[in-house]
Amino acid sequence: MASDARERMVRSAAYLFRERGFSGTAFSDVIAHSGAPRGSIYHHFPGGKLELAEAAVRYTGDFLAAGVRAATRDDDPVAAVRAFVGWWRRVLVKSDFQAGCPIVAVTVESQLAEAAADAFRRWQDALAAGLVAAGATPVRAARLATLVVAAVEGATLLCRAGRCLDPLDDVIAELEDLIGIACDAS
Amino acid sequence: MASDARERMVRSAAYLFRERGFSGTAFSDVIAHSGAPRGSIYHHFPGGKLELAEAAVRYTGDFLAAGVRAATRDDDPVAAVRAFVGWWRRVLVKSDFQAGCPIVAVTVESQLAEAAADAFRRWQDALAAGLVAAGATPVRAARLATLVVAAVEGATLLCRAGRCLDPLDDVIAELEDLIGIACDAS
DNA sequence: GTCTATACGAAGATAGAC
DNA sequence: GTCTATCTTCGTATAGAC
Repeated sequence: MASDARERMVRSAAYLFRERGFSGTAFSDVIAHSGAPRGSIYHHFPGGKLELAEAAVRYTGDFLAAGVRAATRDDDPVAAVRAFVGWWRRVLVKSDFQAGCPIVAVTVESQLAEAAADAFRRWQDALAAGLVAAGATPVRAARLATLVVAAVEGATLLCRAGRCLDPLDDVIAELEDLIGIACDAS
Repeated sequence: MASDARERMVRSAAYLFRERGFSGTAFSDVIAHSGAPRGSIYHHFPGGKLELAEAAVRYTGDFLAAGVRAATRDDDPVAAVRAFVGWWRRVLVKSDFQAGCPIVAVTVESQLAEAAADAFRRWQDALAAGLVAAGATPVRAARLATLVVAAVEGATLLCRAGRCLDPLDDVIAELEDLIGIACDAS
């Protein structure tokens, strides 16, 4: 199938960006990892590496936003947040703290701010919707969702640098308290 | 002076990493920006680019930790946090949202986890000391300091992607509330 | 659509003179 | 300590056949 090779390349790119970053990941790496045919890169991605990176950012954004929505429970305001954090925790542990967020890598290394902002926004929206359903006001929910995304992305960086999960544990503990208070208050 | 050229190169590297990242910054860029002599790179940095990056990370870590300590006020628990956030805010605005944290760039792109972890830890220690002085318990202060560093680093990324200061504003609002409660509680 | 071969440029690192 | 010149590696992108 034609679009199958493209899909595999996008997923491999997202995977490889996590460990090696954008500049550190060559097309040949993506080919080798995905098993996609060599000659079809510029057929599927006429815009070159940037177009591949943009697709990888979009893929990661969609994937995690869907995960957050699926984990949302009206009676448990922190369930979705735990799912979100759990995903990053697994990325860190599975990679022995070598991997992080592919979107962060792309944001830092290339000029794909728009795609990155879209992905971050989808995560915030999904998290905020869950907080509203659990009782928070819309304004407060949006602010808390921003804090969750920022703190978890930052904590993932700290975990990667320090090669331990403590920062993520510390952050989630504080966030859960804060969210409990915000959802009870209204 | 001999060490003057070295110092200039380190500062320029830290500056350039913020916008272009580690791989995106060539030695020639550092030379051009710092005005340092071409032929002395490998004299000052025998370990090559990685040694330069490590020095840049250390420099940034020291610089900001000192800034946090200088802004610490025993009677105002959020003064140091505001100084910390204010620094990133200026970086974002001055660069028109093109620049971020050089240590994040190095963490994502190279394998200098140790130096990055040191820098993050110094920031956390400086912030935690201020929170303890303002009345928080040591354990809680450490946890909050981790949250502050993670959330601010993450928010800086979100600001850069979205090209606006809203994420940083949202994050600092929540953090100030949380810190006020933690310091009053004891 | 997929292949191979290659052009082209960039950048890190080294050698050796001054 | 600082210079210039160069080596070498690598990776994007293109050209053109199948």
